[in-house]
Amino acid sequence: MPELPEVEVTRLGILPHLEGRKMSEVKVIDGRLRWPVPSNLAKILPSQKVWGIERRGKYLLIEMDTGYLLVHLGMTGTLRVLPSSDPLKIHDRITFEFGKISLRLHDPRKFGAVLWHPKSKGPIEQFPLLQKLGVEPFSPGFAGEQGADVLYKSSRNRSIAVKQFLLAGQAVVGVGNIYCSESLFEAGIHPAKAAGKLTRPQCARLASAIRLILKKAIEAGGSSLKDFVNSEGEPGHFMVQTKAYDRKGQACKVCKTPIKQIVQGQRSTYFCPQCQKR
DNA sequence: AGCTCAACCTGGCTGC
DNA sequence: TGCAGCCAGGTTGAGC
Repeated sequence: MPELPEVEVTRLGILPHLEGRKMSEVKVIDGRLRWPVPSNLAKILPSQKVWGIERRGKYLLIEMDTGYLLVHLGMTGTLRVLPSSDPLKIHDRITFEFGKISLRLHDPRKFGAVLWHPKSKGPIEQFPLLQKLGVEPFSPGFAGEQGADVLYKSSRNRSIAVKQFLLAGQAVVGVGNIYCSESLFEAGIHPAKAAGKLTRPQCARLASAIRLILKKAIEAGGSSLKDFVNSEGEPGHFMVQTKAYDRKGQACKVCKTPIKQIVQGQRSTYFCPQCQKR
């Protein structure tokens, strides 16, 4: 799925098409996503205007008149703006109509989510799923030494492997499986190292690596891995640049040692046993 | 509180 | 060609 860069590329791609536009209709084709799509959406959304689109972690927050539409792309979701005359495709799960254009969620595996938070229930930050999220990697709170602080302080006394610590998103959000391997490679840190054993300089290198890797991925237009397409339907180009992810057995681009693959928490991790130390 | 793991669902690829 | 088995970008919630 879309990790943070793909979600951000999607946000940037759809925002100019939707900002200020009034929704005319909602069609739920298959609402059995990670959680059921709220059944009242089709009733309450029409005639409401899009005021803006923000991102928190991997959630897109679409501000409407009376609330926020939360969209998560799960593993295989894509959001695209299309002419409303375009026929629906297999695995299109929900389509939001804005007159002549549509915003469509396409999600084969149905791990995505579309939820609703009415403004009457308070600010969007209070939505339960957003509560436990760590800091944004591009916020001032993760810039420079602050980022090192966040990683260092939140990892003290944690026995969990740093790979899984990052993936959990409770310290910093948006680092998914691909960019987690890439960030640890960039920082020269072994993925199995206990998070609590990270030194302060390692935390500084890791924070800086995360910012760099995510920034480069956004600039490259998001990953093209498997079925990601951006809002215009064009594949991104980040995948060709990975230094560790999906390179099992191939020569490390720095030292030529074969890249190793291990499984941590049911997910594949790729690393260079020579460049990445505990 | 922290850790591990099953579960959600579908499609694509590998190997027999 | 057919089919079983495995793997895939995320995240929650149950059980220790």
